[in-house]
Amino acid sequence: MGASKSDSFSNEQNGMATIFKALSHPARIAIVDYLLKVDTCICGDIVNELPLAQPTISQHLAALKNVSIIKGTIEGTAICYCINPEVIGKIESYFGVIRHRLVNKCCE
Amino acid sequence: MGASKSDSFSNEQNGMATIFKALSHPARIAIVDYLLKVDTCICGDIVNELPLAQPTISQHLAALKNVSIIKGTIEGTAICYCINPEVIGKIESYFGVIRHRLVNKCCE
DNA sequence: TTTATATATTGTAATATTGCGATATAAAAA
DNA sequence: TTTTTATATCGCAATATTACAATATATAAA
Repeated sequence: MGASKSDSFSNEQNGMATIFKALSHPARIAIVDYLLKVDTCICGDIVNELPLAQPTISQHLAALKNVSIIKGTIEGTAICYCINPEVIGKIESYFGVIRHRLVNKCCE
Repeated sequence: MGASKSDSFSNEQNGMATIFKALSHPARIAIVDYLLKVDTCICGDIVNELPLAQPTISQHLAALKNVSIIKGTIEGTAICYCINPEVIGKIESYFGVIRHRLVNKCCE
């Protein structure tokens, strides 16, 4: 075997796992960091910022875009990527639920 | 190649990616869900709850324990696992920072 | 149209993850 | 001590991810 048995889990469980998988690589965290750092919406100069080849960056951007953590708009020959606040809110509320349920119930 | 170039990224970026990697599998999300659902600290009956073999569950628990999302205390022959609120707080604050920086600055 | 610029896709090699049977470990019960 | 119970580790096969050179695509500039 080796394939993840995603059929055995709920849509929500698979969905959250997929979002976290998109954030499970330091290059993709670095991309999110960079998108937050630059004040305007940035384009493909992430390639100049990270020590990875252009096709690799493109793949990582696609991974983030596939789960809507970022969104891109075409701007001439370039593509302007930015963070999508909706998905950030979704992740925050996931942890909010965890936090809420944890009150007064963790073993010591 | 194929190995992740983690040397090229900061400790914090690698650290966050590692935490998210631990949450990037539906079985591990299901384990977190289950730990939240049961009122008391649970032990190895996660094996009866999920459609995976005991060694597989053990691996997933180790993955969560390695990044301190859960912690386990020995209880006779069993091990009592529970969620570690500290790491949950760390993840929440990561997204809090993102949320804060996103205010008034996303492209349309 | 031709050329430059920006990004995506394809193909492939290296590495990592997943799942589980078999087995090891270690404490409790008999 | 022997047996049972609970969990971890090993070893392997199947699959997924990562990285990049080469190439394709598509818009802008000349």
